Amino acid sequence: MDEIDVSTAFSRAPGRPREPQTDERILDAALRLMAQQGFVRMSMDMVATEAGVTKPTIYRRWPSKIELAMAALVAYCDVTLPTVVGDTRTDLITELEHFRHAILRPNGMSLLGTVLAEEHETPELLAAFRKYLVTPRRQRLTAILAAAQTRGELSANADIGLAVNMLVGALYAQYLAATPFTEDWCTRVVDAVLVCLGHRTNADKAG
Amino acid sequence: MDEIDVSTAFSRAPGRPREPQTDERILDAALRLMAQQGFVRMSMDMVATEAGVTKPTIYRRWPSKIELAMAALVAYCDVTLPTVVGDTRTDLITELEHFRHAILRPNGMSLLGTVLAEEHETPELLAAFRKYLVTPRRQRLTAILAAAQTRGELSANADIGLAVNMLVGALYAQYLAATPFTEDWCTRVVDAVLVCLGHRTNADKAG
Amino acid sequence: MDEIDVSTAFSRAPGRPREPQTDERILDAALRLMAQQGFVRMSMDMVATEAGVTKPTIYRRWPSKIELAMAALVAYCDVTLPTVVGDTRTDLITELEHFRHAILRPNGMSLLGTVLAEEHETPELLAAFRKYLVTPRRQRLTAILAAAQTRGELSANADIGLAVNMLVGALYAQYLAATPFTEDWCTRVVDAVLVCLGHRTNADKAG
Amino acid sequence: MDEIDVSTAFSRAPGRPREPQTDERILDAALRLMAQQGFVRMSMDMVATEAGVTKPTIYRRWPSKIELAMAALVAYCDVTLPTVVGDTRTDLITELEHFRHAILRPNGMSLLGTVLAEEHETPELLAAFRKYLVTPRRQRLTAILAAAQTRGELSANADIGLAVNMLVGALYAQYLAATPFTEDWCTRVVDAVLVCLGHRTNADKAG
DNA sequence: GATGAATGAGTGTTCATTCAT
DNA sequence: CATGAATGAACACTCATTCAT
Repeated sequence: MDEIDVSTAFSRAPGRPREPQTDERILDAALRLMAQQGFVRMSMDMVATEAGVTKPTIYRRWPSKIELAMAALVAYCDVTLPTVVGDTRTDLITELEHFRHAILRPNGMSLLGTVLAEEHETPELLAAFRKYLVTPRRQRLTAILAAAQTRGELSANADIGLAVNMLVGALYAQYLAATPFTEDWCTRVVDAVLVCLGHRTNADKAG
Repeated sequence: MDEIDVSTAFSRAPGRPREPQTDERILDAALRLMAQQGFVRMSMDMVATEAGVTKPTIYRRWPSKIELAMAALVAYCDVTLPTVVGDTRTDLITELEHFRHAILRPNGMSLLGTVLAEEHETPELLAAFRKYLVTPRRQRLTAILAAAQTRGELSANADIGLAVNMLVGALYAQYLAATPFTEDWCTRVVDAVLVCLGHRTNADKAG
Repeated sequence: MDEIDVSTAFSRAPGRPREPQTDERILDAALRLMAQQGFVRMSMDMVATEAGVTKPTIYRRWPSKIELAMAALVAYCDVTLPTVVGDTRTDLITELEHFRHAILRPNGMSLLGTVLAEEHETPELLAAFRKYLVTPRRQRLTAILAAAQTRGELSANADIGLAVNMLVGALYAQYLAATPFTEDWCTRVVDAVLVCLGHRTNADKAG
Repeated sequence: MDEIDVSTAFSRAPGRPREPQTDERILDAALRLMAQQGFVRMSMDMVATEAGVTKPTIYRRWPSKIELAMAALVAYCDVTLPTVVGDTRTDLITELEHFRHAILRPNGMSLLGTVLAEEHETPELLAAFRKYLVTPRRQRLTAILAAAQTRGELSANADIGLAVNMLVGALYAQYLAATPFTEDWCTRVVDAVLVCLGHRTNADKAG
């Protein structure tokens, strides 16, 4: 580059620029600690130590522990999504498999637990969790099923909202029961739910 | 026994008797605080204050905070159970309704959250929750469905474990979605799951 | 015994008699704990547990922790004494050997430390220690040396008080230096001190 | 170095500087409390109050009560030493006088008592006391006597270790006996010990 | 903008002692 | 007389947050 980049030379913030990657390191540490030990046990000291910064460095970015936890949670929710191929059963299985991995990744359920446990003391956490994780996932599942219904694959009066509950909820219940997940677990859940919905492919109808 | 039980009629426990109802007041306070604020935030000071006793009075009964929390949790799990009448659909609805009330009672989900959040730091809590609440409920649901299968109401290859997951899990999912429960919610879940299981009553078969 | 022992039948204290040996068990436990952990760390709960009694049982005998500690200390000081044979050197060695065993018995120096450490908070302990242990021992040593001086074995102007200090103190110093005691340690101390005192036996003088 | 040391001349330690004199005030308070009341009774709250700081200010400097006590003890041991002039008797008297003042300074013996009392529960204290106070003093006394022996002032087979024990120990014994120290106390101890060692000055030999 | 220092309120737990039976 | 229950104050240590440089 021979020329000075005018756009950055004149528009950058005054004073010492923030260390890049520091935000990310802090959020990573906060999320890891919150998932492992819960929101209350996650101490700013430990976050600072694990992130390799000092506490005021954190407080300069987020004004309180709650804000930090929120930011970490939102970053956690921002995951790459599975792609939809158009086949109802396949897409449901893919989506559920993706969800299963999210839940079973280390401390995934502990994080959900923390969020639920803080419902009264720190309701923002559950609100963010719902907004950025629960609702989007449900919307994707709902969209897959609604498209199938539009295509005539499902009975017209099928209760899609209930189907989403059963798909997602079966995972929570299985985890709470502490019984291990088999390889074909997601497939079986999807197939069972599709039965409820009166599913038949266009091939079925043609046959 | 023709004679009066001397040990109870004439003797008396040695030492100063315990203040009556103290145990219950402590456990109530502990459970309330744990459900509202989580295990970590539940402080022995607050439990003592809310129960109207001093801390050593608590420590005389339970040797540590964890033991107290465990006792409160077990007491919470020890609820009166619905009676089974023998009709599959009715019994499932009754059971699920009972579960819904347990979950929706104040802070029921927060308590579950606390238990999940403490999975790494205080695993005893989740273990007790599973032993005294989750597993018994699943066993009752399983028993209802297994009886129905024996009577030929369900298809022989119906996956009862999966059905239980869907019944119970739908509730968790609905709660997490933050959508309100309608009056007929349980009925619709049960009916949907019974479809999956190929349910038909003997009346159906006779007809 | 065919006859009732009148002397005890009529003179014994009213009410339930105290369990014999209980006092001793309590004092033993108290002394052991005080020597091992110090006066402050010796808790009435631990004393009660180790003695197999309850705390009010202790408080009925001694009105406070300090009184109990005093009683235990006095009982500790009441040991069987070495017999004096009349030979100055032999008696000094025997006495010093006896002292050495007392100091080196488990926690002997720790007990002395506790007593010194409590000089400001619980001065009774040091006072009792001096009265029942230090002073008697010094008096025995002084008596041995005074007798020798009377017999003309020591120079007339020998400083007996200083000699006692050197005899006893050498042991403290050796302990503090953390150097091990040899077999002939006491002998060498006594011989050295006797040199200071200009000691010569009558046999010496006769020769 | 011809140049000014830039690091000290122009740079400054990063972060908020420590309140000056805080370390000293904390150590003073800790030592005073430990000497007066013993290690167990010395509470961090009291140290903080007496030093005019808050508890975390203490914990920022020393990670635990034990570490603080150790630091206070080491600071206590770090005293200015008497200078050696080369005359055996004079140097011994000076050294012993110095020791006597250390022991008799307020609570000096109580501090020694605490250190001994904690031998089992907190052995670091006695170890530090030995390392920084007992051993150095003994080494100085030993050096004085060894030099005298080299010069031929003492008999060749004089037991210097024992002599050190008697010099130092006489002080402990005198204190325990609770008899007051006279003005010429140290002189008399030294003279007595020198007799044991067969001391004669070169002047003696020349005469 | 980043640092290390400081704070006040809290944590779970134990203490010597007293009470009621 | 001995028991088990109760108390209020203290214990070492940690917290989220703010300050001074």
